[in-house]
Amino acid sequence: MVRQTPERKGAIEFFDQPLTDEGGIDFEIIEGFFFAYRDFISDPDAILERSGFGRAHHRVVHFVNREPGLTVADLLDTLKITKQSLARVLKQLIDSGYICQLAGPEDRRQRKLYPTRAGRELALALAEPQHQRIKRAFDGMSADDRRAITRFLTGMQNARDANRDERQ
Amino acid sequence: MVRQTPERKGAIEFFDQPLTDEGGIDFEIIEGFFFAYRDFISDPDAILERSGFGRAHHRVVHFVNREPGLTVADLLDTLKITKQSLARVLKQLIDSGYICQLAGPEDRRQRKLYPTRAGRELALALAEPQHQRIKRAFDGMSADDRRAITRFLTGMQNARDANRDERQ
DNA sequence: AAAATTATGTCAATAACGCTGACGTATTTT
DNA sequence: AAAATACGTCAGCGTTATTGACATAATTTT
Repeated sequence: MVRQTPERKGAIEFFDQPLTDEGGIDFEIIEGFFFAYRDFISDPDAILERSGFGRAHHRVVHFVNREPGLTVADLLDTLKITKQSLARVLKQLIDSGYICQLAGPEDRRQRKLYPTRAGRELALALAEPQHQRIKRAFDGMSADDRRAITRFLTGMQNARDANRDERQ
Repeated sequence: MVRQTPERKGAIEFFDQPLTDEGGIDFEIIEGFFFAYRDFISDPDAILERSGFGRAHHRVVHFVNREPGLTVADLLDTLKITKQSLARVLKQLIDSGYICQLAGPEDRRQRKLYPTRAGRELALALAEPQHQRIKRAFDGMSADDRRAITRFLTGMQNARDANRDERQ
């Protein structure tokens, strides 16, 4: 570990040397991840803005399309937000005709969520620029490289709940 | 492209089939990126909460440590936020003694930003769990795989401004 | 030297998105 | 019949971002 003596100017002690690899920390990856995610999310943001929606709507539309028939509880579990946070966003999507609710056939307390045609089209439109970006990033990469990236993205996540697909 | 006939129930038209790879879109990567980033950011979030700070403070502390002496304008450019958004966060960090400002030696209108000792320590503490997470994700990967990931993260970003390091 | 531009700071209003707590209602389980 | 569950909703709050407008100091241009 390199010891960096801080500068002094009057009474203030400060550091003028860049933090690079203190303790073997890979700041390049940390920053790369930040910038990559920010830019990744900016494309759909621009589309959403035109509909008066935000990121929260994006996530809901996405997961309802990915798993039609999921319940409100499922969605809360996936997004890790509170019921009240979801409520407003979900209501807007239902009122705007992107998502519809149906009472669960077995348990009628449940509200099963499905995309309408508009909802499916929106999900596709939002995914399209992200797909292009991924394609560009993958360009010229081997199958091994691509597998490594999938593995990396999985490895960066918290251990997913084992009983995620155990519900009914 | 597989055509999926939507279901009908009364007057409502909806889709009950999962959106999988419509148009070759890789939803696995899209979701993987979402979950990975969310979990990646959650570790420092927990630390920040104890100091009464948020993600905005994290970003500022990080970049000031990475490039001591950057100006307010540089920071705005890096973070892509507005001056007003930065102002409050920066003020809190200065008032709390994590960052100090010095007038630019050549251009005295500039406020050059430096981390104090506390600021450097905070940046390291915040990076530590992220470092551990990256290490875990990299575990058992070849040097080639790791390079692919760096390349991927770079490829996912918008083209950076060519004259980013041209300013004195 | 005067005027224009630049770097920064600040005030005020607004919005998106998350939170907590509390309560109501329909439905299912015990 | 009572308890638990799934969901909806009301009310209030905090953080982070936004825009617009204006002020100040320092530098550059004319």
